[in-house]
Amino acid sequence: MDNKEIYILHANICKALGHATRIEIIDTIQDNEMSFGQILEKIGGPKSSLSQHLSSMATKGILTQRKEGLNVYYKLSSEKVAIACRIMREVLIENIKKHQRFIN
Amino acid sequence: MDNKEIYILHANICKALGHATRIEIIDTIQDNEMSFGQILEKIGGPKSSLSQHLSSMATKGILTQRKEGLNVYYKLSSEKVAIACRIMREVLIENIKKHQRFIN
DNA sequence: TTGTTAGTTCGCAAATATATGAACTATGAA
DNA sequence: TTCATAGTTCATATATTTGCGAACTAACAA
Repeated sequence: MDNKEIYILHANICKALGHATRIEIIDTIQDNEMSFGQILEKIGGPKSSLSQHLSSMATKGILTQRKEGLNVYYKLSSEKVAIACRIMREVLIENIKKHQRFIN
Repeated sequence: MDNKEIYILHANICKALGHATRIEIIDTIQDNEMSFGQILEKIGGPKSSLSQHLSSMATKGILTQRKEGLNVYYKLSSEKVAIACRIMREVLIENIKKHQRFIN
């Protein structure tokens, strides 16, 4: 496995943080485990979209999925995900304070 | 500024980590300041692509840019960027160890 | 069975992001 | 001025992601 391949894998996992809905999911789940329905209730929007975001995050190893009866429960695969996410939020806050252009 | 807007801004800044070349840039620059040319030499590829990646990262507040003579120097706007990036790499490594599907 | 609930998958249009050569700009040197 | 170097911007083709309704599946209940 050469460097470029690692960068691709690394970027792929980071992409999981690159969408508002997925950030909101990470923020919502944090250290709980929540069912699809609970997450949907908190976040809103069409269920098909949410399901796709959740399953792409699970495929990338950001979330783990567990089915129990009719419900599917999701949680973060590692607290590190929440930590990295929080740190990036701090970068955002710093930028806003510095009045840097933070949009786009 | 409501929550959804924050999630959008947060996701926008996280998107900066979502591309192999941009991860490589963060990895390369770390705590140095480097000129465009030095970065290009390390990373390769067409200079127009690199320039676009660098300037999108600067626009998002991930990098800062400084021009001196003919050269443009880039550095991380905050060490937090490198930290978050490293943590996400650890998540990747954990997943690889767990034999999780980490591709895609 | 038949129905119901919870969630996933499909299909595909619309939106974004990426790649890259060519043209351009800014700075400094001869 | 004229030239060279360092980097950016433009144009545009291609690829990837997203959004979302409709159809589908799995589990359980009556």
